[in-house]
Amino acid sequence: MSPKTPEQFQEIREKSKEHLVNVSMRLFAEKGYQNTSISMIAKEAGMAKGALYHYFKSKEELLLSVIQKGLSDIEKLFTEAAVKASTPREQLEALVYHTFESMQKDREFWALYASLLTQMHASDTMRKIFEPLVDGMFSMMIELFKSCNIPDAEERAYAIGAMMDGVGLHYLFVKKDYPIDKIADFIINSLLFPEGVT
Amino acid sequence: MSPKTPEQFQEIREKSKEHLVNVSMRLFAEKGYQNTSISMIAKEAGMAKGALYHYFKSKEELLLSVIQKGLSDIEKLFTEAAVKASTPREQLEALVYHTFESMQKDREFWALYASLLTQMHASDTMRKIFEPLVDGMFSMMIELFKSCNIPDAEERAYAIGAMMDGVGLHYLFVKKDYPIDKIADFIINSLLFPEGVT
Amino acid sequence: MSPKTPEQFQEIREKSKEHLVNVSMRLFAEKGYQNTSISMIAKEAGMAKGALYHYFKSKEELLLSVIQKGLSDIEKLFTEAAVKASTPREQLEALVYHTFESMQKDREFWALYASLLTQMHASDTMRKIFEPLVDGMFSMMIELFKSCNIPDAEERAYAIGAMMDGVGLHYLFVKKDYPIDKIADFIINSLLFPEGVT
Amino acid sequence: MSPKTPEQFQEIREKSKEHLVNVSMRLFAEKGYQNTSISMIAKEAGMAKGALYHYFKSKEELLLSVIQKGLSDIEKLFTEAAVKASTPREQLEALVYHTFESMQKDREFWALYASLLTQMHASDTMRKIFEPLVDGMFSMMIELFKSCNIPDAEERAYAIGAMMDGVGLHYLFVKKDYPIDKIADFIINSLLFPEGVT
DNA sequence: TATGAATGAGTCTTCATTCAT
DNA sequence: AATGAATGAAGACTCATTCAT
Repeated sequence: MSPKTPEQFQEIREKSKEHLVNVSMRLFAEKGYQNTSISMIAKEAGMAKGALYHYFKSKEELLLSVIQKGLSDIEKLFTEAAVKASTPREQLEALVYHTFESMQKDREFWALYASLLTQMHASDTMRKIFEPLVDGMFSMMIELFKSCNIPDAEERAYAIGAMMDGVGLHYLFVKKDYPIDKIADFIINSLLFPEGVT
Repeated sequence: MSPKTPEQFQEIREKSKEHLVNVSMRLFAEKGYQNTSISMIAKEAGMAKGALYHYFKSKEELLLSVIQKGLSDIEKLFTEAAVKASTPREQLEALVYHTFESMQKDREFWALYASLLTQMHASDTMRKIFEPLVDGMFSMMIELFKSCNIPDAEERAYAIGAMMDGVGLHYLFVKKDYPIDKIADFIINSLLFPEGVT
Repeated sequence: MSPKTPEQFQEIREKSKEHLVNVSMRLFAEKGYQNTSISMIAKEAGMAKGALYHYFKSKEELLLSVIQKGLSDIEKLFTEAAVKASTPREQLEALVYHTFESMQKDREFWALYASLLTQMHASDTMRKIFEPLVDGMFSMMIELFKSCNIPDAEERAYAIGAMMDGVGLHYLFVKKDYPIDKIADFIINSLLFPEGVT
Repeated sequence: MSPKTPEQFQEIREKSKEHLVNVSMRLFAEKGYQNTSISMIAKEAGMAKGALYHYFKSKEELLLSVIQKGLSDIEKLFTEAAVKASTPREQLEALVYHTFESMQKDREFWALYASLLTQMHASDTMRKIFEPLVDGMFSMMIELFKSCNIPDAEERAYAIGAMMDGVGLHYLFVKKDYPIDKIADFIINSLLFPEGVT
């Protein structure tokens, strides 16, 4: 009877957007961005195609929202982790540990991240998002290794960073029963720092 | 004018197929499989769309040929490398070394390999091709590490394998000026074997 | 708080309708009828899309109101002008003069009028509106020319009428710096009446 | 049995393009550019939507072809006419005469021309096509009037030019039984030149 | 075998209109 | 009366594949 208040509309919008982002994240990760059509998203989300465009101006903008949501989830994880760590060494260990943890928890986002990464050619938008992300990660690791007085800090950062993404690749895309926990432990205990360092 | 023998026909056919595979490999790698249309391939190869279907009965079959060609090239590289190496340690070093070498030489194939890998979900065909490939690589490395009496042979194989693919990911897709040679050296010299092992 | 009387409601309603008509006239003229969406009108008018449908039951009905408003404005202009003129000759001169004046003052309406005119085919509704308008104008001019004892009154009326609309076409759509005043003067002084007539 | 020669393909292309241009000209003129969908054109032309895109990259390119065809038809008419006229006066008369003739013969093109003109806002492409056309016509008429030693050559050219387009507007869009021949004669005999000029 | 014209389902996107609140 | 979320048909355009020649 009574008209909806702006707050109610706001809430509906929020919920619908979130729902769409979730559904899209799943579909994009499952089938790839290109292979997921707007029709599929709409059907899966239980709404008409047109409605989707009330919330996102285009398929690409929807993708950006999906990525942002994923990134902020990941970031949250790392900041929480960083708080607990005190020494640089602990911070590095936490970084690696939580990355592997996140790969299992946020499987979908990582799958999407990897699939977009390998398709960057097409779109500058993607590069603009991912390049600083990876650069930031590298810089952080380099600094931490330097703080630990590890020689070849830069090379080690790149190598360890590569290893993490490589594990993700194998875990997410190649072997369904990839022993990720075992490998994660091995990396942290045996490869992260040169032997003899404490 | 001169009537062609069946052998000549066969040879022409092979040449056309090879040409198409080469052109497609380049285009798939440059633009991605999805963003490469049959028209583009035909035009780039200098033949009509219809002719293409005399050689490959679908776009996907063409892709499979592209992958097979890439795989056999890579395999050739590794077998050649393996021949020269005598000890398991040398074989492992050669394996890693030649992988990185190949990433630079066969950039296109690796880019395609990665981009397809991250989209495997869609098609079982892809998984059937890539899973044995990666498994084979892992098995080989595990055996070699075992031959070297390295503890945690399995974990190490997985970790080093991941590192190689991770480096490829960063080199091919993230940083245009990735210092791949430096990182390759570092991995071979400092991470491939536990310190103190000879 | 204070309950509104039916009259007040009516007044508010009228105001809203008028506001919508004004906004729509501007948008239709600027962008064309087809390129103006209901959403744009609603946003520009500062109300919700739904509200618009309380006042006009379709986009076409809104267009009709826009046209009617324009026509009645134009008509007002002409009747005001006619009042002041005494002789038929003065009336004709006033008619032409005020038409050109109106093209500059009511630019938007004339642009819309012309753009709709050229698309009449589509909709009988448009023809029903414009045909009597133009016929009325022709009849009036014919009568006036006859009162002036001008030979070929009919042909002259058609020709002068055409000239006015043609000037409008060029002024509104073709040349940004069309010298409309100069041409208007020339028409009134040199072409409206055969030379030698007073 | 035998494959088609390039010439045959060329011929098919030419015929299909011409057919599409003709069908489109008719539909665009009848219903307006915006109200004519690609589907309608395809259906009317008896081919699938996709085929249309073999010949024209986009709907707009098709429109451009339609316009070009129309323009070249018109131009042909005028150059033929110009050949026969010797004095400037005869040239002006021929110009006006053939314009009205063309409006009846190439009705569709003129309807399209007018309807596009009034919708130019949207597209610079259109302005780029029409502005020089109209400017050229004005310049030519001005020169011709000057050659006849007519005072106010410029104003007269603009006024006569406007009259022609205005007659077209009324003939094509307003009155089904517009007496275009009578008006054309009247304009040529009574308005084109000031009385007393020979 | 070769050609490129043709098909038609599918893509993203827009928008007038309806409706629950 | 007012809101804006939702609908769904329609729009322009793409492309793997087929086919007559």
